[in-house]
Amino acid sequence: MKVKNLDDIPKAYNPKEVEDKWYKYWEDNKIFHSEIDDTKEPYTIVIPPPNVTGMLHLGHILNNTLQDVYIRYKRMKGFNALWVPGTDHASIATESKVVKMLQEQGIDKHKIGREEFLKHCWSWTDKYGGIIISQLRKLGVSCDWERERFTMDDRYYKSVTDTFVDLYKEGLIYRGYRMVNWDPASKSAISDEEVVFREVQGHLWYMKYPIKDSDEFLIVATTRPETMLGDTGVAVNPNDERYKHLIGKKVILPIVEREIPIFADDYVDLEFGTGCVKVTPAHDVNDYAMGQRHKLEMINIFNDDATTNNNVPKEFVGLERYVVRKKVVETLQKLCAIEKIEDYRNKVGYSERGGVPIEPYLSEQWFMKMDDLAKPALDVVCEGKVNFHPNHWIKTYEHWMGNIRDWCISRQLWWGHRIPVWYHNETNEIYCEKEPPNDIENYHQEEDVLDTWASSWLWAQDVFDSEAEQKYYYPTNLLVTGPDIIFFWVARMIMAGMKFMGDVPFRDVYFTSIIRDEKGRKMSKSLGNSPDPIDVINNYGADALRFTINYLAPLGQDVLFNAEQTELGRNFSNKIWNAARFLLMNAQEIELSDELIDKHIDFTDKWIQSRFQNTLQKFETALDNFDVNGATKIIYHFVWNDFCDWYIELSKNRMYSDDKEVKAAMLTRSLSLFADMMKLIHPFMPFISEEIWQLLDERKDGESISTAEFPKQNLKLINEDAEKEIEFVQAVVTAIRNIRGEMNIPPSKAISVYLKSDTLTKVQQKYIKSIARVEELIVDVNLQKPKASASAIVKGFDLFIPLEGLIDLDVERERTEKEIKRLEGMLIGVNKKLSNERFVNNAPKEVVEKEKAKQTDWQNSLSKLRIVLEDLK
RNA sequence: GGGGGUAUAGCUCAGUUGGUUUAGAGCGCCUGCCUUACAAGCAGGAGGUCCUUGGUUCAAAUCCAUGUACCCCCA
Repeated sequence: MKVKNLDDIPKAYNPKEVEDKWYKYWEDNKIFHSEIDDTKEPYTIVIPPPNVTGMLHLGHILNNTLQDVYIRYKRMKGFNALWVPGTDHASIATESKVVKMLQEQGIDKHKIGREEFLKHCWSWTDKYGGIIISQLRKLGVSCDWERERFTMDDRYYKSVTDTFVDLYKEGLIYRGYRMVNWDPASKSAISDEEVVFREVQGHLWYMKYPIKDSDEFLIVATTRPETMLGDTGVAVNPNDERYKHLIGKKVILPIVEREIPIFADDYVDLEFGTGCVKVTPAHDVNDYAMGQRHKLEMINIFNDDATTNNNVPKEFVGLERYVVRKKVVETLQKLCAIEKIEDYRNKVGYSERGGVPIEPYLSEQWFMKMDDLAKPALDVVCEGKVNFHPNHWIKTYEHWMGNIRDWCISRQLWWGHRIPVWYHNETNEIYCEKEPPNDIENYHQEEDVLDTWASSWLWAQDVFDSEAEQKYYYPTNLLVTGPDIIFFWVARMIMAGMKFMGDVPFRDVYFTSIIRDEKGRKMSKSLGNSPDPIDVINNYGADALRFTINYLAPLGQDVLFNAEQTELGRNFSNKIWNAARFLLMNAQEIELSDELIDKHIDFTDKWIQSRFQNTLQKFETALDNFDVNGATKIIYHFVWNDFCDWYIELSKNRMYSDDKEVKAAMLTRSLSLFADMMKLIHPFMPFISEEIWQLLDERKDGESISTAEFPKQNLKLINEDAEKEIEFVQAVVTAIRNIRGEMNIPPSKAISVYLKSDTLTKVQQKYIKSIARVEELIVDVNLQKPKASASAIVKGFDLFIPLEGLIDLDVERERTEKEIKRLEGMLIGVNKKLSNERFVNNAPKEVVEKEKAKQTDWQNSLSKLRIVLEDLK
C-alpha cells in the first residue's frame, strides 16, 4: 500500500474539479462497455428511453440514479453488467413542437408535405437530441454509450413495422371505424391512457325538446349543449314512471327541426338532471353504445379540428366547438328552449400532450386485440416471474389487465413508424407485408403512424445487436420506472416479451417515487416549482444530488424535494472527503505496508471491522430487497457515526503515538477499510468514491473502483466482545460529555473522572482519557464519592467528576432528580409486567429473564442515585 | 361508483416475524465549543395522547375491525 503524494488537499470537497475528470476517464477506458462473455453472468438493464428532445428533470434523476446504483453494484459484484441507453422519438410530443416551431415561421405542415416535414423533425431531433444524453452523463450514469439506441433507428424501426405485419397476419391487428379519443389540436387519435381528466367548473344546461303532435315537451340536461346539433334520440329509464307514456313518441329537435325518437335504456340514471338524456351517438362514448343498441342514426357534426361540418344548419357551419356552444345556447334562449342553467363541476378529458379537451370522435383506426396478449402477461406477474416493487402495484396491474380493451395503435401523425400497409389505388385492397409491393405505383401507403408505445413495447428485446446478444442479455434483470406508465409501457413490454420472446422482459420492476415540491405539489413547468437538476448538480455536485434523492425517497412514497435539501448529500460528501483527508495527510510522512495490516491490533480495530461487516451485510440485504433508501441510511450511519465519530476519534490516540510502527499499522488498516467503504459508497456516489479510491493506493492506468471487487462478507470478523468493550467506552464517554454539556464545562477544561468499577482494561482507560479529555482517570471498585462532584451511573457503575468550585450544586441536584424520575418511570413499567402472573407464565423465558435483568439494573442504579442525591442535600 | 396508498417530534420520514429501557434519524430549535480532518464541523439538550374508538394477546407504534383526514389511480 502506498498513498498518493499530496501537497495540498483542499479543506472542502469540490465536486466540480472531480466529476468531469472521472467521467471522461471512465469513457476513455470503456469501463461501462459490455460484450458477450460466456464466463460471466450478465446483469442487464434497459433505460426507460427519455423523450429525445426532452430535458432532464428530477424524476429522471431518481430513476437513473437507481438504475446506476444497481448496475454499478452488480458490476463490482462480478456480473457482466450492461445498461443500454437510448431515447424515444415521442411521436406526438415531438411533432407538436415541430409544428409549433414551423407555424412561428409561417410554415404549414400540410403545405410542405410529409417528406419535407420529416426533414424538419430530424433536424429538430439532431439539434435537441443530444441534450438529455449529455445531462445524463453529468449525473454520472454508467451506461454503455457505444450502444445508444433511438426508437427511430433503422434497425429498430424495421422490428416495429415487421411486428405489425406479423400481428396483422395473425389477425391480432385490425382496422375499424370506432369511436376514439380525438385530440383536435394534433388532429390525431390518442389512447385512453393519454387522456387526463380534470375537474372544471362548467354548467348544466336544461333544454326543452317539444314532443311531436303534442303541447308537452321534455327537458334534457347536458354539459355540452352544442352537441344537440347531432342528436338522434332522447333516452329515458324504462322504469321511470314520469316518462313511460312518452316512449316510442318523437321529439322535434329545436334549431335542426329533426324528428328523433324517445326510447328507453337502462343506462339512463333517474337521478341525474331530469332523467331524460339527449343522445349524440357520434360524439359521446355512452351515447355511441346506446346508438348501437337502438340502431340510431350517427351524425358526425365535427371536422377533425373540432369545427362544425356541413351536417349542421348553415349558420352554424365552420365554427369552433366553444363558439358553437355559445351560439346554440343563444339561439335556444331566443326560442325559449332553455329551461335553466345551473353551475356544475364535472371532469373533462384533456389530451395529455395537446392540452386541449379531447373529442370523442368516430374515425377509421387500427386496433390491436388485447385479450390473447394480456392473459400470459397477467399470469407471469401473478406467478411472480416478474416481481413488482413495491408489490402492491400487482393489484392495479391485475385490475387493468382484467378489464383491458383493444388498443388503438394508429395516430394521425407523421413523426413515427409509418404503418406498413398499402391500399390498392383501384380496388382499395389492403397489402400488408414487410416489404412494399413490387408494383408500388399502383398503391398508396397508409398515412398514419403507430402510437409511440407500440414501438417502445419492444424496447427490452430489440436494443441488442444480434440474436446471439439477445440470447445472452435477455431477459433483462431490472426495469426502473414510474408507476404512471405501468399500463402504457410496463404491461405492454411484458405482453411483447411473452408473445415474441416467450419469456418475461425483466425479472424485477422497481416503481419509483414521484418527486413533488416541498408543499407536496407535482413538479411542473407552469408552477415553476421544479428545480433544474443541472443547477443543483452545479451547486452541490452530482454525488450529493444522487445520494440525497435516494436518502429522501422511500420505496413507494412520494418525495417532497427542494434544492436546498441537497445540502445533506453535499455535507456527507464533505464528511467523507475530510475523513480521507485526515488519514491521507497523516500517511504522507510514514511508510505504510501491507505486512502491517494485522500488527498492533486492538479492540477498536476489531470493533470497526465488526461494525463494517454488520453494515456490509445489512447493506447488501437492503439492496437485494430493493430497499435502496434503507441502504443509503445504513452506509450514512456507518461512515458518519461509527467511522468518523468514533473510530477516527479513537485512532487519534495512536495517530500521535511515538511508536511509528503502531501508527503505520493503524493507518494501513484504516486506509484499507476506507477503500472498502468507498466501494459501498460507489454505487451512490461514483465520483468522490473514485477520487478517493485513486488516492488511497497506487493504481494502474485505466484501473477504476467501478470494476474493483466488491467487499466480501466475512462472518469471522463479527466480534461481539469488541463491540461490548466499545459500548462501555462509549457509555463512559457519553456520560462524561453529558455532564460537561449540562454543567457548561468547556472541552478545554481538563477534568478528573472517578469510576467505581473493576471491569475497565488499561487500554479502554487510555482511550477514554484521550477521547473525553480526561486528565486523571481513577478506576477503583472501592473508591468513595469525592466532595462536590457530579455523578452518573454507567452500566450500573458510579461515575464521579469532582469539580470543586466549578460545579453548581443546584444544577447537579436537578440533573440527578431528573435521572431518578426517569428510572422510576421505567421501573413502574417493568414492575407492572413482572407482577403480572400471566406475563411471567406465558411469555417466553428469555423475555421474562430480560425484564428481570432490567429490573435489577434499574433498581441498582436507582438506589445509587438516591444516595448521591442525599449527599447533595 | 370501484381500487390503491398514507396518518409517528415543529418539518420530512425510519421503525424487521408483536417483547432492545419511556419509540429513532436528518433538518429546524436551544446551550457550549474555531478540541492540530471537517463550522458543509464537534459536544450536549429540549421536543412525541405513535390519527380516533374498539378487538385479538401475558404483551400492540406493529396484527384485526370501525371511524376520520389527506393523496393517487380507474370509471
